[in-house]
This record gives sequence, structure tokens and C-alpha cells, in this order.
Amino acid sequence: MTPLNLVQIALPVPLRRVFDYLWPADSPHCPAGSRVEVPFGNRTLIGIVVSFSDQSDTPREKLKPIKQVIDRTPVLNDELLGLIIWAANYYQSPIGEALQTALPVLLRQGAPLQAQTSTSEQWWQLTTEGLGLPDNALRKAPQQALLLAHLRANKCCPWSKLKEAGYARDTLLRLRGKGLAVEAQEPPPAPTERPLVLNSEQQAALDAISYKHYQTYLLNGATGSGKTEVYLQAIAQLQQQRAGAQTLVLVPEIGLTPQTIGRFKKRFGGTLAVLHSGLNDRERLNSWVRAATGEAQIIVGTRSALFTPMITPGLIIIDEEHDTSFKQQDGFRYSARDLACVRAKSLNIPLILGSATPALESLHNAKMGRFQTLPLQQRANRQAAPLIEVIDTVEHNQGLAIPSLQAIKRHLHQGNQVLVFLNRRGYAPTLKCRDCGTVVCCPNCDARLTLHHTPKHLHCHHCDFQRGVLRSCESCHGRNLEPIGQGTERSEEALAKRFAEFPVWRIDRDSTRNKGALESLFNRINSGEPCILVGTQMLAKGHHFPKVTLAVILDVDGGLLSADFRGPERLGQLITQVAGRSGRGERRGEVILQSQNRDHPLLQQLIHQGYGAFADALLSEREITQMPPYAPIALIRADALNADSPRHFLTELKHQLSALAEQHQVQMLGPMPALMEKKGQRYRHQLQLKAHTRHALQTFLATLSMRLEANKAPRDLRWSIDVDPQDMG
DNA sequence: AGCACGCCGACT
DNA sequence: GTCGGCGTGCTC
Repeated sequence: MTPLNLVQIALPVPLRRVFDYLWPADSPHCPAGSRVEVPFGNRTLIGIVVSFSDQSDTPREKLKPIKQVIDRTPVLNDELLGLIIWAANYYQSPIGEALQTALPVLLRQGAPLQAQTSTSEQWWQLTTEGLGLPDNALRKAPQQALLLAHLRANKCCPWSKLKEAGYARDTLLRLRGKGLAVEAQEPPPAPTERPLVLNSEQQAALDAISYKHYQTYLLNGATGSGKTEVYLQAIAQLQQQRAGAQTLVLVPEIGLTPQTIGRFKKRFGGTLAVLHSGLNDRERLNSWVRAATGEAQIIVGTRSALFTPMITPGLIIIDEEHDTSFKQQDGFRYSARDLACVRAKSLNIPLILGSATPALESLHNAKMGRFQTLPLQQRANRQAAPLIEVIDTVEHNQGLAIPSLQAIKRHLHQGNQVLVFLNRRGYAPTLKCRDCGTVVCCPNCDARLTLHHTPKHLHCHHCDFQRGVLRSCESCHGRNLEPIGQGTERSEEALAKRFAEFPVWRIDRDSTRNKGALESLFNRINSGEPCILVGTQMLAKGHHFPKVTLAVILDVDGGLLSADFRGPERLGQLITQVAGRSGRGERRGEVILQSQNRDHPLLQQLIHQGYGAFADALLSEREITQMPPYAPIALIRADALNADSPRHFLTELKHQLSALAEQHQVQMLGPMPALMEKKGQRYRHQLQLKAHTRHALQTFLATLSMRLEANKAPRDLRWSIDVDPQDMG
């Protein structure tokens, strides 16, 4: 039998294949998932061993031997390696790029696979001998006896505390010399919070979860119905049934707030590892290793934490599963929610997807029996759902309609807080010349420049271009430039003027640059004084404002008439989430939607029958139009500095594949310009693919990506494949 | 993605 | 005569 002296290695290059290398004949194979150093062209790269083989399509003389094996134990176990390769294949991403996204930066760079030998300080505790030592044994060493007594009383102490208490380093070292004291691990902080009492629905949901095998549960619970408590108790229950079993919790980017982490910490103490964007590379690797070794029993993180290794996986939870931040929008375009299903299935463990407004995909999966729904209807305090009202703004000016202002006044004077939601930062989205009608545009994008007042400038929200505010029109030199439309700054200004006796707080990306300010602002808001909060998305997610009784949503129409087929779904989720922010205290909440399409059937349905019925209606629409989740789609995007080449490139591709497309019954739409054709100086086109089955799409895409790689294109042309796109733009 | 090779313009 | 522009092609 031929020995397997060839090894297939995934390398960090944007090529959709592995590379074969010679494995030294005398050396035993390393496990798949280990890192190796290999020569590649004239440089040296770090790659991941995928498999061994005894044949290669590459001629023998072109094969090179590997340089060295980096790992003793592989950085990726079979389970994770399998998941990443599966995902690279599903999302048509180069394997190397997928692995790169999944591994902590330090491991990519070749750092050893170990947690940092704690740079934090040394902790000390007594050995069993030390603990059992008779009181009079250290009669002749009174200092040591005192220290021994101190350690006996305090169990485990950091050196700094001992020093503070007046003990000498020398005394401590002598105790160690006698085998009475040793350096210890920093003890994990103990939990400080007890589980809450569940209501019957929460209890029923908890009881329905089995930890013995794979099942996806859709925990469909209104805002304030206590989803988090169900997660927390599910984790506890799992740990009770299987000691040491680990839980992976994914939360949206914006949801990983100190409050969320705090809640988990209070309940589970130090067995928690957090993976968020604020960590540096070392901290990230430490959390990763703590998860891999099982030292961390609960791992809380955002999208990329899905790829955290676990030695004893027991449960995966995705909070706010509808949130779009679970889909990566560039590079390796994976959906952490969808991959969580794949991972849970292969691990044979349960997956809990939680949301008040589940994605249509998830609702559909539940209908098809693939997910088990766990409903939580009641708000935790049995409070009535908020009263929703739509105000027709056709007859009113933009900005706040009179009935809205009246309602705001009423709520403020009753001592309550009001939330005004507007998904547009800045002062005004448009600056227009009153004389000739010219609008100030971004030089790099097909977009208007947004006027900002604090600080005063014009800003493109698509490419970050900035400039000073024009004094006169560039086209007619007239001096009558006028801000058109409403941004959060302008609403803030108008509300502050109108309600001078109440504070108005603006909360958006611009006003919350410095984190400390945000925290203290939240504290002030939660103190309960009547005030108005004006803000964007940020207001709708994550934070709770118990004193808010009125929520006003301006400009609901954007989502209703959106060019993106997911527009209405997003709007429904947004309205429902914002509505959930209102009336959490003892008072019933009120919600006002300002719209120019008051009678739009979807809007009416959402208001009168709730998100569930609304989602059903959207699903029927999707079925009729054969859009996801009824037909899988993919998007081939191309962009270049030149306006023509993306279209040419995609047209050529379409022609090459038309016969194959017909064979697999894959529809190709386009190429068409992106919703905003020019963005950041680049012109963008896209080709939309739609198939009847996942399998057909998958097979087709495999050929397509080969073609894309083989086709020659202008140097500056970039292309990408987006499977299950979230944004059609 | 990198990196080399290669074939044409403005410099010491 | 060379330095260097970026087009083309390849990496086991």
C-alpha cells in the first residue's frame, strides 16, 4: 500500500482550493486542523492541514515539501474544521478566507496555542498540609504562623492583598518552601444573583427543551416576556444534567452591552468568557482557549464567536435571531444563525433561537416542522400590549405632526418619558438650492450629502466623505441653500424648542462616540425624570427604558416602499421592537407611527393583528413571488472604477452559463445596477440567481465560481458571491 | 492577495 | 542608457 505522503493544505489566499504538499516520509502525520508552515511562491505562509492523500492532480515535480509543523495539538478540532469547510463550500468562499475569519488573529499569525500565563497577579492558597497543620507547629516562626492563619481564614488571596496586610514576600516564600502554601488560580467570582421565578409559559418553554439531541427551538417571545430568563435557566438546567457542558450564546453586535454581560456574570460568575469587538488579540485568544479547554462554561459573543471551539458543547443560543448583524456582509459572507443550525446538528445538541420578531426564514422553518416553537405571549408583568396609532402625514409637514406633538406633551406632563425614533442621523438628509433646485451630492457616490450641525459639516453616510458646508450653490451660485427633510439633530432641535421645560436627549452614533457619556446618560434617563429621547436604531435595540410610555416613529414609509424585498419585514420588526420599548412600567404604552401611507394593508395588519399575522402575510407574498424562504437566491456582485466593466463582466458570465442555468433551472436576473450604482468611487452591478432547490443553486454556484476565477477581468474589477443575501443593495 | 516578470515612458 | 509605471500570470 502506498503511504499517504501528500498533504492538502488550506492557505490564506483568495483561491477556492487547497494546495498539495509533500509530507516527509519518516514523520508521522499530524492531525487535521494543525497549522503548518509551507513555501508558497517565493514566500512562506501558515496553512491548515485539511487531509492526507496519496495522489494529486498537480504534477509531482511541482510539489514542494512542507517546512514545519507548528502545532502539537490542532488549533481546530474535526468538528470545527468540518463546519468551516462546509461553510466555505456553501458560501462559495475560499477555504483560506473562511479559516482566517474563524481563527483568532494571533493563531493566524502563528502564535502558540495557549492562554497567556496569567499576567494578572499571583494568587496564593494553602496546601492540604497547610490547612491541616496543627496550630502550634509554627511556634518558632510567628510571622509564618500569622500568614498561615490569614490564608486559612481567607482561602485564596492575591499577593497585593497580603502585602497590604503587612506580610513579607519572604514569609510567603518560606511557607511555600515548607510545602504549606502554593500559587493558585484566581478563583472565579461567585454568582451573585438567584434565578427568578418563571411564569407558566416560561416554565413550559424550559420544560420543552431536551439537551440530549439536536433540535432547534424558536423561542418566540414578545419584548419583556422574559426570554433572557429562559436562556439563563436553560443553561443552568443543562449544567445540572451534564456537569461541565458548555453553552455558546450569540448576541447582536449592538446587544453585547455591559448590561447583557452583567446579567450573565451575576448568574454564572467566572465561568463566562466574552468575545466582543472591544477585545485585543491577546484577550480574544485567551477567551478562545478558555472555551477550548472547557474552563469557560459559557461563551457569550457576537457573530464570529460561532466558531469558538468547545470541548464539551451542550447548547447554542442565538438571541434576537432576526438581527441582520448575524450575517457577515463582506469577505466570508456567512450567516451565524444558519451555521449555528448546522453546528448544533452535527454536535447533536439543542439550539435556541430567540426573538420577539423572528425572521421569516425561521417562522417558515417552524411551520415546516424543522423548528419547534416555544411561545411566550404574556409580558412578564401581565401588562397590556401598547396602543398603536397611525397618523397620516400627507397633510402635515415633514417632521413631527401636530397630533404627535400633542401626545408628547400629554405624556411629558403626566411625568413620563417619550421616545422619538427616526432612522436618519444628522440635521437634514438633503441640502438644496432654493433658486435652481440643485441638491448637494457626494462626489464619490450616487447619494446626497447629509447636513450635520454638531459639528457643522456635510457628510456622506455611504463613503464617509466630508466637507465644509457650502455657502452658495455650486451650480447657480445662489445663496439660498435650504435643508430639506428631518434628521435626528433637527428633530432634537425642534423638540427642544417646543418643549423647553423638558430635557431632550439625542442618542445616535454621533452623540454616543464617547462610551462613558452614554453610560451616564442612561443612568440619568433611568432615574426617571420626564424627558424626550430622540434617536436611531440604537434606541430600538438593547437598552431598556422603563419610564417610556410613548414611542413616536417618524417616516415609516421608507421600509414600506423599499426596493429591497426585505424592506417590509425589517419595518415590521422595527415597529414591533420599538413598540416593545414603550409601556414597560405600570402604564400601558402608546405608539404613534407617522406615515404617508396610513392605509397600507401591511401596516394595518401589523397594527391590528400583530407581528405574527403580518409575517404570515409577508410569507404568502414571498411564496407567490417565489422569493426566500420559498426559493433560494444568491447575488453575484461586481464593481470597478469604470462604469462599464462590471456590467460587461457579468454579462459575459451570464452568457457562459446560460445553458447550465437552464439545465439546473436556475434563473439569472440582470446584470442590473446596484440600488446605489456608484458608491465610494466604484460602479456596481449585480446578477441575481434564483433556483428551485438549494441543491440546484449549490451545484450551479460551484461551476459559476470556477468560471469567475478563471475569467480574466480588468485589474480593478472586484467580484463576490453572496449566498442568501440580506441586503439586495 | 502577493509577487515576479515584462514591456514601454521620463530621468540622472 | 536606467528607474519605474501597472498589465498578466502563477502560486501545490
